[in-house]
Amino acid sequence: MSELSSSVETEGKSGSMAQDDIVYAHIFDAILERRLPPGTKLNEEALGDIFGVSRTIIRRSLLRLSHEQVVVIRPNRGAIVAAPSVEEAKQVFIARQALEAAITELAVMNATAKQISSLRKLIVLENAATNQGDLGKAIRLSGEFHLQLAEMSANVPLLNFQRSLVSLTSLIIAQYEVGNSTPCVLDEHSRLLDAIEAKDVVTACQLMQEHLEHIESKLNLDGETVSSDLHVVFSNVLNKK
Amino acid sequence: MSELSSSVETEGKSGSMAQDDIVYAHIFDAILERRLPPGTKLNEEALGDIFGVSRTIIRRSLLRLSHEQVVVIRPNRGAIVAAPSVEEAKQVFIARQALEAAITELAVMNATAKQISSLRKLIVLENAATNQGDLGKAIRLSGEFHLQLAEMSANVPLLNFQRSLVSLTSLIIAQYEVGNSTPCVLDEHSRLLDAIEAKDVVTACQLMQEHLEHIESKLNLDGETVSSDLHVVFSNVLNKK
DNA sequence: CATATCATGATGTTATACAATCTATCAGAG
DNA sequence: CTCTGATAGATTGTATAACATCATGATATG
Repeated sequence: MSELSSSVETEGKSGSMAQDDIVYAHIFDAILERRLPPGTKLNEEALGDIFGVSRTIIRRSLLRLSHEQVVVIRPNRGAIVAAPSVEEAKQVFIARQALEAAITELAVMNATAKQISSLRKLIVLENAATNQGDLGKAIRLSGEFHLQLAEMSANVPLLNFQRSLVSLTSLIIAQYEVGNSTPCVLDEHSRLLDAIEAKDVVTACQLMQEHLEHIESKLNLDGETVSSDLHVVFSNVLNKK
Repeated sequence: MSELSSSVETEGKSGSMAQDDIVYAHIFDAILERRLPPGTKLNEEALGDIFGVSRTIIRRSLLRLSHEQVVVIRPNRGAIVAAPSVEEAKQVFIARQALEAAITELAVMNATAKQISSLRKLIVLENAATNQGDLGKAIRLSGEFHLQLAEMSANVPLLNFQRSLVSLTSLIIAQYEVGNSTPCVLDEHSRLLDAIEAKDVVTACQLMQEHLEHIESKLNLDGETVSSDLHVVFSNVLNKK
């Protein structure tokens, strides 16, 4: 229920995680898991009460999220969860195709056995979440798969960029998914990992490209808004000044 | 003398530029022009006095700069201008190779005549700065060339990422340039632009790749530090905890 | 000369105050 | 009854003060 998501590290790694990062991670995860849908207003004082910190900390977290494009800060009107327009969504997918290609290539070169085994476990969890019907969790875990892939590239700038793009993709899926078609991605992750482990660059890159195309093809990015969600219908308005 | 750099827009575009952005842009430009060399301590109160704003604003600006990796905030020890290590420098160049390839391809597809003409003017300015011996300005203008190229890609995420990488590259050049060899880049920008205008994707991408390799080849990223600058000598220490 | 202690200064965070701006409610005009 | 405009309340943006925490450098001590 109130289980801490894996991104909100359980006192992880080198110990000190500032309040900043805790608040940031909680909001970030909530967005990725779609507990905070696109367009949701993020009230500073309310968040401050929830996390037991002052507006200062909340503002810092929102600022960081806005730098990652996950949140939009509208002057004098507060922060809302980003609601990418169709145009922005397409740009994100273009950027991801380019980025993931580079990441895949580097991952093939640098992946350690430990990292690959960690990813295998992640796929199992992802599988479980999907079969369990927890779509939000599945989306987040899928995002984490791509993030850990980026970590294997051993390239900090690429990892940072991937973080932003992955979270944006989650938002885009939340907005533009058609129906509740969720399966089949699992096998793709698995086969991709096989190719990386086999150091087969060409196959890995090709699988990655198909994987991303597959995700995009399941979205309705062709204009006609079928959703009954007002956030989706007017997402273009929300993002403009 | 106190000429406002072009990034610190002269009341540009849609009017409202918050104090935030002004302070941010001034520091950003100062770093790119190497008036603030790598390792420089950025005292909050001093900056507040200089810009006539409170610590609040300064902190926000520093935070944004740190998100772009241009500034490093060390807990309880304040912010300093980033001093990328050799390893980080190499990662930046790898990331740039991947990113610029994608940008170049998109730029060829989307470039307008207006944008190309704007870039031609920029090259002239860059040329002038170099001939005039203003290396800092030349570096900044060169960075802006690559930023405007990213704008031609018509892809917001790629542009944001490029901004971070370009500024990091400026820092890296400041740290690792060998001698004062500055020429010859100019012609490369010009020829690259020609290829883009001619819609010759293959040539454009190839020129871009060579251009980046050329820049990197002029740096001393192979271990032996020859510089007499302490910031360079101990840059590895500065970046660690 | 090396180590320990302490004073100083800077940062991290909170709380408060207030101006500027947005939002929502409500009254009156048509 | 609906629409328009005004007003009150709420939220954000910024500044400032205060204080705990930590780092740095100076001093004293062995």
